[in-house]
Amino acid sequence: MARPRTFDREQVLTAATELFWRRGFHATSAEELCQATGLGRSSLYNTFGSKGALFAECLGRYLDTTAQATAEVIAKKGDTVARIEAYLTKVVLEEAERSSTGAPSGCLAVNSVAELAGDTENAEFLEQVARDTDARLRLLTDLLRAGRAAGEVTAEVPAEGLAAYVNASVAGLRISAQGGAPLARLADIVQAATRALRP
Amino acid sequence: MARPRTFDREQVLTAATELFWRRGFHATSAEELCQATGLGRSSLYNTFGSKGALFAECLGRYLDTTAQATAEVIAKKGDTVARIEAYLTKVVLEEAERSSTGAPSGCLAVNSVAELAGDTENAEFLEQVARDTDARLRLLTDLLRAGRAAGEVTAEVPAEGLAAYVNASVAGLRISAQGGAPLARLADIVQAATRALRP
DNA sequence: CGTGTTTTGAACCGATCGTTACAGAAAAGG
DNA sequence: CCTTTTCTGTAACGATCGGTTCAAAACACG
Repeated sequence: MARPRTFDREQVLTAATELFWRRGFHATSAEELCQATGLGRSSLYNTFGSKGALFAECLGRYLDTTAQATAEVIAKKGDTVARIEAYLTKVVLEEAERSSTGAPSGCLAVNSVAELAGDTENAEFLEQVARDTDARLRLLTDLLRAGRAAGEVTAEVPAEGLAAYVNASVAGLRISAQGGAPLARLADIVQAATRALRP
Repeated sequence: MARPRTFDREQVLTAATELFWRRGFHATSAEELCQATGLGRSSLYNTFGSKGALFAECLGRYLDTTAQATAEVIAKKGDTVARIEAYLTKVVLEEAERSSTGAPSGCLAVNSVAELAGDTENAEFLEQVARDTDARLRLLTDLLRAGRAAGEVTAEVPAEGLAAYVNASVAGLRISAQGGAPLARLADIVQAATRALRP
C-alpha cells in the first residue's frame, strides 16, 4: 500500500559498479551516479544511504560474482597447472572482451586497493577486499598443495607462496591491461606465469 | 632584484609526491598539499601552476628516479635470471622498508594507472607512465634476449613477453604489498616469478 | 473513491573543491 | 633611500561536493 519504485535495484547496482570501476571511488560523484543509474538524488540516498554504502554494496557484489567465477574455473577437472592456466587465461579473455565493448579495463578490487590503501577514512573497503583475497588465497593454496602432492606442481616454493604468486599474477595482468598492453603480451604473461608452477 | 623564495623546490616536490602516492591524485586536495609542503596557496600555484601540473612534475620525478634505480640493478654483472631476481628483491626490500617507516606502500605509477585509466580528462598522466613503461620494457627485453642467447633464459616465451611478465610481476608485488601481504609471501612471489624465466 | 504509505523530483544545505586577486613584505640595483 | 621585482599570506571566487528537506505524485488497500 505504497508507491512502488520505478527502477530495478540490480540494474542500478550494475550501472553504479561500472562507474566506480571506471572512475574510482573518489572521482565518482553523486551527480554522475544519478546520471548513470537514471535515479534522482532522493531515490539513490533513500535506497542506499550514502555514496560509501553504495560503493560497499557494489564492491561486495563484484567480489562475490568474481569469486564464484573463479571457483568454477578452479574446480574443473584436469591437471593443476592447466587449471591455473585456465584461470589466468580467463582473465585475459575478460580484458579482451571488456576492451572491445568499451567496458572499463582492470579489476575493481585491484583499483580499490591501489586507490584506498592509504585512506584511513575508508578502511572498511580495504577490509572487504582483504576478506575476499584471503578466501581466494585459501582456495588456491588448497589446489596447489594437492597439485604438489600429485607431483604436478613444483615443491621449490611453499603452496601458500605459490597461491600468493598466482594472485599477484592476476593483479599484474590487470594492471598491465589497464596500462595498454596488447592482447598478445597478456597471453605471453600467462605462459610465463604458468611456467613458474611446474616441477 | 626580487624577493627570494623561502622554500626548497625539491623538498616541496618530495613532500607532494609522498602525499599523492599515499592518497592518489583525486583524493589529494590543494589544502592538504599546502599543509604537507608548508607552502601557502599562492606560492604553490605561483610555482607549479596547478594541481595537475604539480602532479605531473611529481610523477615525472618519481618515474625518472625509479627508472634510474632499475637500470642500475639491471646493469650489474652476473647471470640474467639473478639480475631479474635482484630487481624483484629490491622491490620487496623497498616495500619492507617503506612499511616500517610509515611511508606509503605500493608504487605511484601503478596507483596512477589504476586510478586514472578511465579518466579521459587526465590522459596526460597515463601517457607519462606509458612512456616510462615502454622504456622499461625495452630495457628488460634487451636483457632477456641476451640471456636467452646465452642459454640462461627460457626460449619458450618470446623476450618481449618475458619482459612484460617481469613488469607485471613488479606490479603484482606492489599491489600485494598494498593489500597487506606479509614479507615472507612477497619473497615467495619473487622465488616463484624467477622460476618462470629459467630454461 | 478516499486514505495511508512510500517514492520521486527539485530546490537547497553547509562544506569543500581548485583557483585567483590583491595588498603587503622582502630582498637587489640604482 | 627608493624603486623594482618577486614572493607570501589572507581572503575570497564560482563551482561542485555529499547529503537533506519537503511537497507533490503514485500506487495498494479499504
